[in-house]
Amino acid sequence: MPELPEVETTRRGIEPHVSGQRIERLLIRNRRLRWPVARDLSRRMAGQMIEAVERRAKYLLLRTSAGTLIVHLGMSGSLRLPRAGTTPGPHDHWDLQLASGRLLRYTDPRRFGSLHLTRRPEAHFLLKNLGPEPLDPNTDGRYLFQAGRDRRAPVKHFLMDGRIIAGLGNIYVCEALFEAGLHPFRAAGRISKARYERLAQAIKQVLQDAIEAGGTTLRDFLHSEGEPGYFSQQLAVYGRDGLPCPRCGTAVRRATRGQRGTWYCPRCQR
DNA sequence: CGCTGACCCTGACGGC
DNA sequence: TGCCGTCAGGGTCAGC
Repeated sequence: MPELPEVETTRRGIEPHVSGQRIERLLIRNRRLRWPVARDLSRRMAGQMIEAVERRAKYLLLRTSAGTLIVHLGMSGSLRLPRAGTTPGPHDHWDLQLASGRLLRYTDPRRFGSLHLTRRPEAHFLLKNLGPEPLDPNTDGRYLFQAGRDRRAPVKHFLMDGRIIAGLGNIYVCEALFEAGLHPFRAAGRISKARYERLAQAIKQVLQDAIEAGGTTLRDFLHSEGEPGYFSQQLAVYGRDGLPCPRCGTAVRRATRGQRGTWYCPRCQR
């Protein structure tokens, strides 16, 4: 169930076992992901060296000598390092078999995820329109304030627009807005620079805390059963309608906009 | 250009 | 126990 912290947790979990390793074989069992996996991918990846495992927004980038593999986990995807020989389940759509004997296995029941190979990731259609990384020091209150100028869209939708800021999903946007005391439906263009400073800080804090919480379960990646530590994250408002706001005790409210839930404290968030 | 809703798919859960 | 409707963390795209 991946948002940016879960993807980063995954990256850190697999990186030591994958980076610097040679690909023996890419075994694709089901090509029908969000976009069909290219037919010649297995042939092109055989024997390639994985040089680095990076992340851009919610995408994992496996840099290889034949190009960059772009992996997206969609809504229900995960990457694990099961023991060699572990029987694949019905949603285990591809395996990267490494020369070391390790196995990197991709699981995605809903198949909203994807797998692409590209020579120029920065020009790839999935990546080329992405805004700055939220944890980049340059992604600060000043930047958000400038980007929000004259926008009448609610700040929540503004933050979920990957062209403005990359990789923020529903959970962490709700949480960051709570931390910043900002009402999710306030127009993006009607927020002061000072409040954007607070928001930018809140975004970084919420993401960093979640990444750290995920870090405590990194070892689980080796044995495939454990989920990344997303659930151990303490959520203040997300999914908590009717429960007391941790700051003032007022009942957390849930609103629905565009088929998606938005949770906030009607008293603390203005 | 900006916004809305439909859509890709499966699984979990609550109500009856 | 089982069936059915609803909802889910993402992201693109058509249409207005």
